[in-house]
Amino acid sequence: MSSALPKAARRGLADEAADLVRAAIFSGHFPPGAPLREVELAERLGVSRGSVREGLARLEHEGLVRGGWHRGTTVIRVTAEDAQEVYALRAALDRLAATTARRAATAEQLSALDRLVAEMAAEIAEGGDAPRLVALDIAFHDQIYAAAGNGRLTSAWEAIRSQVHLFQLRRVDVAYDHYRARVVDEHRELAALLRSGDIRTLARRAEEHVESARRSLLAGLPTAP
Amino acid sequence: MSSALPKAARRGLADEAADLVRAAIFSGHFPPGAPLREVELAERLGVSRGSVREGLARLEHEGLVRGGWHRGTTVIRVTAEDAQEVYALRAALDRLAATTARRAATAEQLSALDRLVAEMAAEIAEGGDAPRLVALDIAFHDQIYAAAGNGRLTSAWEAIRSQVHLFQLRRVDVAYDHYRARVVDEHRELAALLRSGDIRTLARRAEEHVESARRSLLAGLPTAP
DNA sequence: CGATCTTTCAATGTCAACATTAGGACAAGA
DNA sequence: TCTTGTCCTAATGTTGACATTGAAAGATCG
Repeated sequence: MSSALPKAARRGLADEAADLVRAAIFSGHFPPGAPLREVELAERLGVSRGSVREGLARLEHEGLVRGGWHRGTTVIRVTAEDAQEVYALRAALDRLAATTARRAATAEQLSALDRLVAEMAAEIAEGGDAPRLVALDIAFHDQIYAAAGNGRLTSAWEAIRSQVHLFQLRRVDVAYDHYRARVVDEHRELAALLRSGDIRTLARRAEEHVESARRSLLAGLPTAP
Repeated sequence: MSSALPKAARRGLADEAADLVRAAIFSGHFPPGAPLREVELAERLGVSRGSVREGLARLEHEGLVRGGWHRGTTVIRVTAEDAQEVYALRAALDRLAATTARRAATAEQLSALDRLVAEMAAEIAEGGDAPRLVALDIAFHDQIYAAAGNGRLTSAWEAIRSQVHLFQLRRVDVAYDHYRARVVDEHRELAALLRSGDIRTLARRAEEHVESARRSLLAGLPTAP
């Protein structure tokens, strides 16, 4: 009912290529600053340059890569200024998403949030694989945006989602203990506020949640080139 | 004249095509729901289908058109729900842009805002061409986002900018008197608050400015198909 | 030896042809 | 008449070749 079951959306090669390259960036195969040559990717992925080009354009709109006229495409670098920009925007978007979802969320969607928190706790109990925890973190916020039900808001989130994902991966690299100690509690509180919390408190906590992530990343970033 | 002069960035045919099609949509040549066929546009603009395709992808990321797999591209329709989504997001973005610009704006950028307000007043005195007033309105907010200096925030604004432009054109169609009577005053107040206003007041007024636009459009929308 | 102009080339921008598909026209059956 | 299955066509998805360009290597001059 929320999102109908027939997710049989048939996609083109461009989306496929974008997914593959995005995964390669997250896995570290393409480090920050690495050039993404169209011909090379086309050969490696077994598709034409046109499709690769379209896929790269999509990644560019996600902010994961940057490109200029006749100057190629490269993976973005994670500078302190970039983090400031992304997290400032994310705070505003998360605030709106949370307050909107507070009114619009269905019982099923609220349960999905609880389920994700439980998965985080289970993951930590089993040792705590950092990339998987980050994936669950992102999925949690995806669910909030879905519950808000504002397509444009979701698009705005998707435009910085991959960057946030990349930044969070970097964050667990520089401050895993801090992250591991707070993930479950912070998200559990957000889930509770979304179910039956005061709107103003929810708005404030949603912003503070992002602020916490920003500080955690920035604390370990400027020292590392 | 709208933005800084260093606009010498050499662009490709895709951008050119996107600009042309966007202007055609604003002018009413392509009404809401109209299909945008690649071959037809390629012939009329004198470029290849590839460039048109890339340009249409850009317009899709601006939210001006919608497209599906093998289902072509069509101009969006202006429904009440669409307006709700766009204006809710715009309120959040404008709020962040205003509060950020309050600290970061230079004297030159603040003067540019005053200049735009003066142009609005002059335009009204000379009769008041609706499309030109809307263009100045949009340019005013462009300037605020530029003053904020957050690239990601500006990108998020650009993702709904064309939709807002389209909605505002529709708004002056259904409630021109209401618009004409308030544009100058509302923007003059925003400019003053950006120069020397309280942050909280500024945040509230920035949101209310959008809320005012939303109500004005919605009041005349549901009746028209 | 350093600076500036020229050349070169690898990579991107553009294009037109081929392959695939969604949606409608049409006809057979209940 | 309504449903269902088939076919057809117009439009999009995909591809490899050709044109253009930015930047670095090389040459020339002061």
